[in-house]
Amino acid sequence: MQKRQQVIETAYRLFKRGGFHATGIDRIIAEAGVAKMTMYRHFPSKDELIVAVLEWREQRFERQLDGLVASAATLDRKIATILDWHERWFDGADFHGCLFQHALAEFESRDHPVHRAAARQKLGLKRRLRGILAASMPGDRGEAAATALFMLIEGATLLAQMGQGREAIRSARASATAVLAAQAGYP
Amino acid sequence: MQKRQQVIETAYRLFKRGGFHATGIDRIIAEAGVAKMTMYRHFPSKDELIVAVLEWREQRFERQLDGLVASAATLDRKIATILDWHERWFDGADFHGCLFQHALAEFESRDHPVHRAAARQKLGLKRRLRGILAASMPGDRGEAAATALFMLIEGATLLAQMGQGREAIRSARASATAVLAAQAGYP
DNA sequence: AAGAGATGAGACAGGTCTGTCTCTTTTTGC
DNA sequence: GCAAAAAGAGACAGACCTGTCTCATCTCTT
Repeated sequence: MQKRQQVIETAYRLFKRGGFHATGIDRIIAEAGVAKMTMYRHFPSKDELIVAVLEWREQRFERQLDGLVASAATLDRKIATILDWHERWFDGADFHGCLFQHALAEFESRDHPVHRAAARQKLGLKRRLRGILAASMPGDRGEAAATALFMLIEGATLLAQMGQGREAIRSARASATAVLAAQAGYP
Repeated sequence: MQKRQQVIETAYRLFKRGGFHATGIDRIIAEAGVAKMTMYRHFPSKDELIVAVLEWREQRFERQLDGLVASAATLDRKIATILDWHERWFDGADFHGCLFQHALAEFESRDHPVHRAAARQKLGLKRRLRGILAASMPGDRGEAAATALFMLIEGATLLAQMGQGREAIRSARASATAVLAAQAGYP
């Protein structure tokens, strides 16, 4: 059970830096310090290893996100905290963009297991944002606002990958405020 | 000069559906109906072919975008027209997400020629959005608003790739309006 | 018509990829 | 302590990859 996790974490690190197709099994097992057969006993194929990596990161992400959301009192604070988290992520030493975005890019076919695993994380984030807004914004307005927040976050992640993370987060903060104010409607 | 374009357009179609690494040279030349040496005479390496494909699409995109912007009178109409264009794109028969996003994902290293070509298109779009806003929003406000529009568009493209293009565009329209109103500032 | 350049067709090299197999060694559970 | 399970090590197969080379054929310009 320990070797399995070693493989997952090493694969994660290499996939993040080099992409999925460009990172070979031999490289993964070499850096994980594990025999090839050990890897193949845990993961029947490379695709299933990729899915396992994504699922591991998804769980980690959702745990962190839920913690952030629970620790903030108001809606505005929850949003601000989520954006803080992303800002720290962008500023991290080896930030290379979002692995789930990359998985969606490399595995185009919508019924491919890897594509599905990545889409599940993205739609999970969107659903969580929707949940945060549920109390103050029921119905279509909440849905539209959650979608907007999601798009801002994903777009910011893309900009961060091109070295404009600071500016992206700054704009996302202001835009989130504007969108929430507009959708909350002070009519 | 005709063969060269055949190769570029075939490669574009295959890269879009299958990704860059997963699409082999042999497949491209077979479907383009071109000999391998012909391809290699035009493009010294696969990477340079990819860059050529991206540059071709970039030019096409910018021509279309500039046309849209020029044809719309007001700022609001320009933005709406750009979102219309994206909506039609998302609804297209073989929409598979944004090739430039995919290139950024597959070629992670920031000094890789392919990465640079893709980043150039993305930052070009952002710069154009900035230009559209320049008249009515000078300074930091215009910059922040352009960044917000960019993030909404990129996020919408990602959502569209997961089958939620309609909802994404609907939210992007409302959010763009809200952001512009807020940044225009009614101080 | 004739020569120059572009193209076709495919073999080939050298490397890398995923996944399998065998056999030995180590670790673990009882 | 012993049996069972897990892991190590590496050879191997078969496919695919990019890129090169050769030589025949076509196309176009003059």
